[in-house]
Amino acid sequence: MSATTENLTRKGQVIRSAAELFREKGYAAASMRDLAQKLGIEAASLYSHIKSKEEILQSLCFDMATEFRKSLDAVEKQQVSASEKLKNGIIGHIQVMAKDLTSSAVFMNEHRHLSQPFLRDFLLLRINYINRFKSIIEEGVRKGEFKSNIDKKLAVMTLFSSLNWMPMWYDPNSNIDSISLGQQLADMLVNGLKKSN
Amino acid sequence: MSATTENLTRKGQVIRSAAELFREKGYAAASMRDLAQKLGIEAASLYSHIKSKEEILQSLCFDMATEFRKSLDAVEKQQVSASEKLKNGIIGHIQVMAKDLTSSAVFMNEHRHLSQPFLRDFLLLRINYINRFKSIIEEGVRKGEFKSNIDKKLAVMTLFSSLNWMPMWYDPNSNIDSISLGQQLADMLVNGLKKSN
DNA sequence: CCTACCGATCGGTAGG
DNA sequence: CCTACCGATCGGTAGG
Repeated sequence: MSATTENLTRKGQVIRSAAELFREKGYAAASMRDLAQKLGIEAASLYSHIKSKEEILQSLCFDMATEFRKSLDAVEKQQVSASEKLKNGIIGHIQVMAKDLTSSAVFMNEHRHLSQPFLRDFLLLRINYINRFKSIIEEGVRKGEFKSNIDKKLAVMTLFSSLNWMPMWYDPNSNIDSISLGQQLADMLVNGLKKSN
Repeated sequence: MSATTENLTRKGQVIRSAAELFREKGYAAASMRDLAQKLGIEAASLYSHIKSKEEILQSLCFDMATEFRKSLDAVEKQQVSASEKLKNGIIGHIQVMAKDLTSSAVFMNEHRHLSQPFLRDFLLLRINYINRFKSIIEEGVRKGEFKSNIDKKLAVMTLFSSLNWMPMWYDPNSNIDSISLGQQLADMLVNGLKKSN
């Protein structure tokens, strides 16, 4: 029930509507006039709430990035095996996405329309996040939990591919909730890495 | 060595340059003037080779779809176990993408800009392709090759997520060629499905 | 939040 | 493949 438009500031409502529009049509194809119409106002009126079209994209992308980072922070503090850490990292990632599938889709598909220096900053955050997952995988290999002959880059990219497409097909009204989705996904991916004996 | 612009018709060169541009900037943000500049001609001159901007997108998307279909056709004819079939399907899919990473990226990220009825047709082709993979997974479950408690939709969507993001991170100049990439990916995904004993 | 408007750029056509 | 051009639409501003 998080995606209602009530109990948001007007600016928050503008950003939420924009997220839906960016997801639907893509950032470049979504016009400020489309957005205004969705909100029942004139296009020019949008600019009393936001500075520019791109400012909206910036807040969507960087807010999601912050959520992902916080989720991984918590997982890294856990005193558990590498495979447990990886599983929990996956579950956390899925949960963050499930909390806001619309923003997640924008985060994933539209970030490339950020201008510099925002694009550079965004990509740095992303590579840092991926590298933290890669470290968990490396830890698992060192400790003998994961196969030693896996290509770590391939493994981590496959992992993120699976995670990041979830907003494209997951139906929040389906009978599988986001936690067990995360668990099943983690199970499927981790068991593909784990030694089979 | 496939992505050279030589030994193509002029129309083919236009489409290839457009693919690169669409990949880089996204379909909506790529202008016909950008494309003309890339080719060293005036924007208006493009229209002696192509009917419209969207016609280019259509040929890119549907040509890739045909390649994927043909690859799967060949795999389905094989008299092998379901897990072998799945592996070979994955390897084939990766090979088709590796043959043209640029068009693959456009196929994946830009197809939504197709107008009707092309968009509908495209999505039907895609769902059909996915369902054929799902049938292979179901066959594997029936025959006891795969775990019986897997969520088949989740499994097939995770599979395609992993495959479809490959053009975003795979470096064709890296020391891993597309065939062994496909094999490793297949191994990683299938072993996540297979019974462990 | 509105009216009125701007300069830039868009996909595409006419006619060579 | 070019010059010349069109109507539509874009993000955004001025001034209330």
